[in-house]
Amino acid sequence: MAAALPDDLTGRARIRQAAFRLFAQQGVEGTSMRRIAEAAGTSAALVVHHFGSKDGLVRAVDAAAVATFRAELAEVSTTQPADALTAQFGAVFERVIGSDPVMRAYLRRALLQDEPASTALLDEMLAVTREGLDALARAGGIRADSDPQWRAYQTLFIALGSMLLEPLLQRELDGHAFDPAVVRSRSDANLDFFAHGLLAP
Amino acid sequence: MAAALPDDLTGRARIRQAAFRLFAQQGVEGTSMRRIAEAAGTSAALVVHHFGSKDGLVRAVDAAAVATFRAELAEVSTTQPADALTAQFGAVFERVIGSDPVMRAYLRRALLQDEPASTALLDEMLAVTREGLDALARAGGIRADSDPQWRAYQTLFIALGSMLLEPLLQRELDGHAFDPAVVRSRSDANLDFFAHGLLAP
DNA sequence: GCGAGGGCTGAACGAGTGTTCAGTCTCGTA
DNA sequence: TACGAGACTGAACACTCGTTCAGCCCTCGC
Repeated sequence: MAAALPDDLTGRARIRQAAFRLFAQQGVEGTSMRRIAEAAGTSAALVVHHFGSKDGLVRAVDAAAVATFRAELAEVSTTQPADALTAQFGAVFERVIGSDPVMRAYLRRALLQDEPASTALLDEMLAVTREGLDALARAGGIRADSDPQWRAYQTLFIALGSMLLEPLLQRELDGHAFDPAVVRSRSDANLDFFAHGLLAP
Repeated sequence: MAAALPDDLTGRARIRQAAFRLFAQQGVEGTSMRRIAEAAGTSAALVVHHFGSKDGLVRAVDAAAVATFRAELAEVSTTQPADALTAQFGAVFERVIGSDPVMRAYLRRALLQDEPASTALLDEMLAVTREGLDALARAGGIRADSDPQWRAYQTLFIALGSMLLEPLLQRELDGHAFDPAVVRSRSDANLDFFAHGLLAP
C-alpha cells in the first residue's frame, strides 16, 4: 500500500493513501476532509473533485485496502506448500497482517463497523476457513466428533484474535507483539493448540 | 443496566442510560449531545449541567458500564461451582455477555478502540484467565508442553471471539447468534476444542 | 413567608464540518 | 497557435457540533 513515494503519486493516489493512514489511526468520523487534504498536500476541494464526497472516498479507500489485503494473502498462500495446515490458516494470516501495522489498524476498524467492503472480506475469510477445514476433515485430518459448525469460527477467532486485540497485546509485550520472533512463537503455540487443545489427556 | 423504567429515573440516570445505548449503537463520535438529550427527554444543556462536558459523560457511562459488567460476571461466577473449568472461562462468559446485546455492542467498541476504561477491564480479564490457567496447570490439568505465555491469550480469543465478531455471527445465523440454545452449543464446542483441539490424533 | 439551591430550559456563540462554486493553471490535441 | 479537458485552488455556504448563559420553576430549611 505504501510502495511508491508520496511525491511520485498523482493527487488522487496521494489523497487515498493519506486517508487510508488517517482512517486507520483515528477512524473515519474522527478524520476531516481538510485534515486529509493537508496530509496529502492538497486542498479539500480536490478531494471532492476526485471522489465526489467523503463517502465516496471511504468507499474507494475500503476497496483499495481490501484489494491489497487479498493480494497479500493470495501471494503468501501460493508461495507456501498448499497442502500444509500452516499455509492454510493461522501462520500465514499472522504473517500477512504482521507486516503492516496500518493495515492491521484499518482492518480492525473496518471489521468493527458493518461496512459493506469489510463485511464481504470477513465472509470470505470465514468461507475460506470453512472450506479448508472441511477438506481437511474429508481427508481424515480432523477429529470426527468435532463440531462442523463451530470449528471454522474457533479457527477464525484464534487467527484474528491477535489483530483484534492488538492494543492489549502491545501493552503487555511492550510494543513487540508483531516482531517476527514473537509472531513465530505465537503461530507455533496456535498450531499446537489447534492440534491438541490445552487440557491434559 | 435497564432494570428501572425510564420514567422512574432521575434526569441524570436517564441521560446516562440513553448515552449508553446510543454509544453502543453508533459510537461516541457518532452520537451528538442533542441526540442524547432527545432520547432522554431533556435538553442538551442539562447533559452539560450534570456531567460537565461530553467527555465527562463518556467517563461516567464507561464507569457505569464496566461496573455493571464486573457485577454480572462476579455474580454468575460465584453461583457456579468454582473449581469447574466451565465456571472459570468460556461458558460463564458467554452467559454473561449473551444476556445483553447493548452491553455486547458497548464492550465491542470499547475493547477494539482501546479506550481507557476498557483497558483496565481487558487487563483484568487477561489476569483472571492467566491465574485460572496457571492454577489448573499446577493441579496437573493442563498439558505440560503447552505454551504458558500464549495459552491465556488463546483462551481469551476463544471466549471473546463471538462478541468481537458478533456482526459476522449474526449475519451467518440470521440474528440468532446469542439465542440460549446457540450459546450452549457454542460453549460445548469451545470446551471440546479447549480439551482436545481439532486435529485427529 | 422567604431565601437558597438545584433541576432544568431555550437561545445563542464560536468553531468545525462537508460541500459548492467560480475561476486559474497546465497540459495534449486539433 | 488556439482550444478544450482535467487538475487544482481559495472563498464562501449552510449546517452541526459542544458549550455558555441568563433565567425559570420547584422544593426544602429557616
